Amino acid sequence: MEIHQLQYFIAVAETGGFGRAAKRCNVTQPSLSQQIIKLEGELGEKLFDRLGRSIALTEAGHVLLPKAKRILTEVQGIRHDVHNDIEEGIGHLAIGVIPTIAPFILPETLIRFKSRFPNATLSITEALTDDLIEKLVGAEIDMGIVSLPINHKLITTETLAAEPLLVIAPDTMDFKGMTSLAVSDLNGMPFIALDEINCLGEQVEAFCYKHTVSPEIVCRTSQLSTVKRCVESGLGISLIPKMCAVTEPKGTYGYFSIADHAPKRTIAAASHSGRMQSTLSKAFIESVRGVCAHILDQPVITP
Amino acid sequence: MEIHQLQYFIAVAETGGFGRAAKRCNVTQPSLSQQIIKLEGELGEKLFDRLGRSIALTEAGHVLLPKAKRILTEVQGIRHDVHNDIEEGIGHLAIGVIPTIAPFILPETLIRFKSRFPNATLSITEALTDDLIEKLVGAEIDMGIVSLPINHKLITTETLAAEPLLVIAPDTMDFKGMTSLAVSDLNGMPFIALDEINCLGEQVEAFCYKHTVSPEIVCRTSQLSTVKRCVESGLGISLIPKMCAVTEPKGTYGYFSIADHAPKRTIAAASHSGRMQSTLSKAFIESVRGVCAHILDQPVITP
DNA sequence: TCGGAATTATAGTCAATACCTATCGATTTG
DNA sequence: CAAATCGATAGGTATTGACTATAATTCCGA
Repeated sequence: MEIHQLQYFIAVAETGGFGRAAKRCNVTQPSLSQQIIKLEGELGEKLFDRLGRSIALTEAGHVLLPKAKRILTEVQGIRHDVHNDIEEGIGHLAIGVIPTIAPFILPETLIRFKSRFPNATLSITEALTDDLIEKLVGAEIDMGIVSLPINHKLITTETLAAEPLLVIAPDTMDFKGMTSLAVSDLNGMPFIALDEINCLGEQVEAFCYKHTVSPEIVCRTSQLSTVKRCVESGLGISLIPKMCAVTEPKGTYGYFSIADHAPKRTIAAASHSGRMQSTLSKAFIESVRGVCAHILDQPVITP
Repeated sequence: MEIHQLQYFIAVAETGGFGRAAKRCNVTQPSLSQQIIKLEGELGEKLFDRLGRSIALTEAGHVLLPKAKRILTEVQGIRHDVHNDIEEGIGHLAIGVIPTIAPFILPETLIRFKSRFPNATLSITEALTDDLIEKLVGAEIDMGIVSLPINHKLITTETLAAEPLLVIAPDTMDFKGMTSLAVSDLNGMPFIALDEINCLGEQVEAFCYKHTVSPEIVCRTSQLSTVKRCVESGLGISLIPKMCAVTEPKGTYGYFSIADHAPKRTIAAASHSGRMQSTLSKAFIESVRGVCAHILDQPVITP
């Protein structure tokens, strides 16, 4: 059974004749006749009683007609839907975000995205960079929000924001009253480090190594929020992304930028090079970009 | 767009590969590839991202998949539905009945038929024989319940019942106390005739002519119920079908059979020779047959 | 009752196309 | 790096949908 056969069948039923139906379908009458006969053969039932002048639907024809019409309507709709549904933002998007970004941008991003595409469904995975890359390659997720650099030949990235890393220090520390620091000020300071499985942990480590400062690592945790708590308790200082600094009220600690060699991380959207970016995907990226810009524009708490 | 293309598309989406899909569809991989490419071309969108090892649905593919599945499910269902719906009595039946039969058999017939085929829809036309034949030929109705003879080369008939015609006479007439009459007894009697546009009127006329009796026609009406009222009022006698005699309580009149040349009419189902009898049609005929048998089995009111 | 118009079915041919085999190129895996 | 896997491509074959011409049937008016 093929769609054009159903088309012919409907035409015959509606025009009441093979000849007229053939004209409507832009084929010759014998061609149409053959296809109807073929369809009848496949269904094992005659669809029309060929009376002399006109034709009449048989019982089987009566059963088939509404079903055939329904199918044809749906087929007709597909061509438009494939384009319109995309434009109308109907669809699904699976994204992944690394843990040192997710909590700070997701709430606002989701609000913006959902209000723009109320008919889209989202699934969000929070995972470490390597996991996200694997999922991207395996097409389990459509896009990842990560921190550069990403080195994988199948992954392409698009930069979304450059984010400064700030020193967070408890009020009890010597920095009180200063507004900015030099890299060298970190030397020998008690330092709360993020676990190196997080790319941020790695990046901080690299930054210190590069500028030959060696803070004294007094604690190593796996979450940024834990880092912050530790600093708050006076255990030591740390280096955290700005988005982590603007989301909480003033406490017993302050933030300092490093004047001479401002550290930063680059937030980017990562996707599979071989896959097309969907409309939703692109829109999500723009949402994230906007949210980042907004967050990074906020002032931070200073001592 | 053709159905086998949608089939291939679904197979690829579900198996996650062209080769596996081809195996499932019993075609070679290049054939399947070509059809997918063709479908993509027709829709103007790529449906899959061909990654090295596996494939991933594009946005358009995601939109298409559920729609394609739905269509295929419906197509699959058609083959069964065309047969099952018929067996399950889903469908429509348009019948026609002549006025001298309709009121007596329809109520009971409809009850029986509807209880047997609750999902069928019925449309009923009450019209004179000639009109019914015209509608049958034009396929406006599927079957007619008529009285024989029917002479039309395109119409075939199936006898359902032989029904006696009874003399109905008011109690004030001379027949009181008799149980059966002879044809000659009708001679010169005041007679209520049914209009000749009804086949029954014609048949009664023919009966009288054949047996050379000439009752005196005092009134000519177009409905059997009017005939009965007239008789009841004492205007004269008449000849009515038995089914008309068993449906009312005893009044001031009685029924008599004619012993020597019992008149009768033959009730039959008429249909277009070129059209197949539907299951519903056949079932309706049997319902009518049963109802006729039941009605004609009833005793009539005797004086 | 007899043509002429209209309608569907059949026969024969042709062209489009769906399919197949063989092979290539790319990618992953051992 | 070799073997395996997978999709795309090329070229040939066969199916089949479509066309022309014609037959067979029915319907309608003279």
